[in-house]
Amino acid sequence: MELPPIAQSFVLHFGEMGSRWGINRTVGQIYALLYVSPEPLCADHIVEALGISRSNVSMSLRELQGWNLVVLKHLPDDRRDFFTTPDDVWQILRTLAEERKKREIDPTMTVLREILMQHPASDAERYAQSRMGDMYGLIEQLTNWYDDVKQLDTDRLATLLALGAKVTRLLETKDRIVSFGRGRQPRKKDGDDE
Amino acid sequence: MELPPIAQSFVLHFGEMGSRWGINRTVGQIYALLYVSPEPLCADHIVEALGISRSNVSMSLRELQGWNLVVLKHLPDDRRDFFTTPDDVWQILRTLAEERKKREIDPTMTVLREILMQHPASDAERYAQSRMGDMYGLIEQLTNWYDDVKQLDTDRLATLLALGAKVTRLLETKDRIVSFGRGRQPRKKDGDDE
DNA sequence: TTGAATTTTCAGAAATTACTGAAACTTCGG
DNA sequence: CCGAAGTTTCAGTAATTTCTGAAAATTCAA
Repeated sequence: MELPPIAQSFVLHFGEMGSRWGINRTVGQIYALLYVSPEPLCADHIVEALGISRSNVSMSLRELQGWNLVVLKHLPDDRRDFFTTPDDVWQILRTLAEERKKREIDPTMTVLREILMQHPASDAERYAQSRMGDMYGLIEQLTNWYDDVKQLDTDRLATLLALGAKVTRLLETKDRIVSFGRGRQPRKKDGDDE
Repeated sequence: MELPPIAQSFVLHFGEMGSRWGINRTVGQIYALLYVSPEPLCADHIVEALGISRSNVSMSLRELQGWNLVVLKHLPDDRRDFFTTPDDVWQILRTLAEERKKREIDPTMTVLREILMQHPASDAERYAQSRMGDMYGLIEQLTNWYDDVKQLDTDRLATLLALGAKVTRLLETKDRIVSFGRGRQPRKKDGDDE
């Protein structure tokens, strides 16, 4: 692997992390390499930079394309395919979230829905169903939030993040304002958080 | 595998999903089984239910304990270890988030910090560093939000989720209220979201 | 149409990861 | 201290995943 040392440590780290969740080492390395490269790279360039076979690069790029994590570019008078990642890290985050939801959440929700439709044949099954119902409800709340928030433009999303938990304080303020004139609500004591 | 059909499909699904992110099939299955079981189970019970070897169960339970996803119980006059999952799905979510952050985010941030301290020796390195800086900044914003929000009790967290994107509308309302008397801010037109 | 440049496919080899059975270890009552 | 009940470890094997080289397919200029 012939790479500037700074890029190299990044690429190697991403290879390792890659294998810590679903994606394999090579895919992680290629993604990292594209991410830190100022120009789009062609497959042979990746082969040289990472010291892996041409066919492996081809398959890994195809996988990255399947995740929409990589952009295909063409240069004039050059038949080769060149690849980059999007410039905007927020856009990358959105893609990642969307694809992971599609692969990891949606299928689970489908399975849970199917099971929850069935008639339990015993107490054990009734209990199992109620547990699955809990899980279903939780994931539903999370994905509803996600579906709502993902539509925000980046500035507003950043604002929302910056606000964090303060939102609830804001909410409680609003409650006080709204309830003004209807009698004061008992104010919760501090320290009743978990 | 001798299991009520409802539990069985759940367990098998979790096995498959498990291998879609880092954790292996057996670990996923054991977790799912514990999750839907009304009572704590001992290792031999798991062996029978899933048809896997005793040693595999032992290693997989150890892995789940490493993730804090499983609770060890003891019954009076019984030397065996019994295992369950916590009852509260929100608690499970918190644990999962915490552990994944520890394993997937923190090490990456450490690597990024180290690389960003170095002096770039070329334009390519300068560019690579700026990209890593972008990534660092993004993850920092996300984890700051997470650190803030994870301290909320479950009710408030649920409220915050339910509110979703409406938070920003609330914020803009607050801006108008706060700026009252300081001259009206130009109101953004609808449809300027991405 | 040919053939050079490039990409893709795929069967098998290599590497990694998961699983097992047997043995070692731990704990505890008698 | 012994032995019964239970758990963990680990070396070897099985299963799975990843990677490769060779061949096939595609694309395009001449």
